Amino acid sequence: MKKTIFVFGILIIALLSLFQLSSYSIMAGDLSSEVFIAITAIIFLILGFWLQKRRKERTIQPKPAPIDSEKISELGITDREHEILVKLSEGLSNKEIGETLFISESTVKTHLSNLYSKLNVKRRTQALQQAKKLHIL
Amino acid sequence: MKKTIFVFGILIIALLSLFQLSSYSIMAGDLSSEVFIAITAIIFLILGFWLQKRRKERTIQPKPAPIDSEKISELGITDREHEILVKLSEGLSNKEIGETLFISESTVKTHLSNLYSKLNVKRRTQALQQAKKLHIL
DNA sequence: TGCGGTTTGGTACTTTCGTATGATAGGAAA
DNA sequence: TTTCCTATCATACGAAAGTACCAAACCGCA
Repeated sequence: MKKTIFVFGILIIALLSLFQLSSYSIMAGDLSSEVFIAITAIIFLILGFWLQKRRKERTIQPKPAPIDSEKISELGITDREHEILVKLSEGLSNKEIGETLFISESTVKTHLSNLYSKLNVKRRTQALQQAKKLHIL
Repeated sequence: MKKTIFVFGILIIALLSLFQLSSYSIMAGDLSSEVFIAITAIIFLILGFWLQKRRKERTIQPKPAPIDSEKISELGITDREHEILVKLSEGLSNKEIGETLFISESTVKTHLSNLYSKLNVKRRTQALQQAKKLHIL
């Protein structure tokens, strides 16, 4: 809301400035009114372009659905657990996850078991589905 | 490309019309130049707004990424296999898939094995990742 | 310094998954 | 009609995954 007021303020000021400038210049005979109209056209064309771009960017934001850090901590999921969840989504086996993170397969299993109970699921595929649903992945 | 030319043509014509109008009116003393500048500003602000909106809508189109039926047949994946793939993405076990589709677990395994070789993967989690990558899901 | 959470690891056991192989049946195409 | 594809199911075996329970080391905080 504040931004809207600010933008409109700028617009009004810009318009008034142009009026002043045009009055002076035309009276002084420096420039023709056509030039001012052209300048005004260009400036406001760009301004409209820019404003719409801003607006679009803001409304489009919630599309990619980024990871929801709040949800993660809300569910009590630790960093390590989430790290393993990411590897899970890459289709790695427990053994492979262990190898890439330099820990034993046992540890991976432990983390996964804890993760499953926190996500309230029973299988890794369910965990993936749930994680995507909760925007944790 | 044709549209660009068309739009610029319209713009130039609009500007020239404004010039003509302004010349007549100012000479006739009907309207002040300020009014014309204001009108120009509004028109081109809206125009810029509209143009950017059009542009955004076009560039944003390829976002949703739906299922690629071509890819499916290209890989030789049958309807039944894809059906099972969908159930897989819902986190169901082989047994559960069999129950929802009214077939035995053995059959599910057979379909999945075939699916894995077609997707060139070894595990169900990899199949999910690959399927999403290929826009099959 | 002790408590609680995190990370790590192990053993033992059950369940699920994946592969191999073979078999039957229906439908479409040659 | 024979062949090919799809879908169905079974058995058997090995490989992953998952569960339960336990334990040690570390770290921050009260």
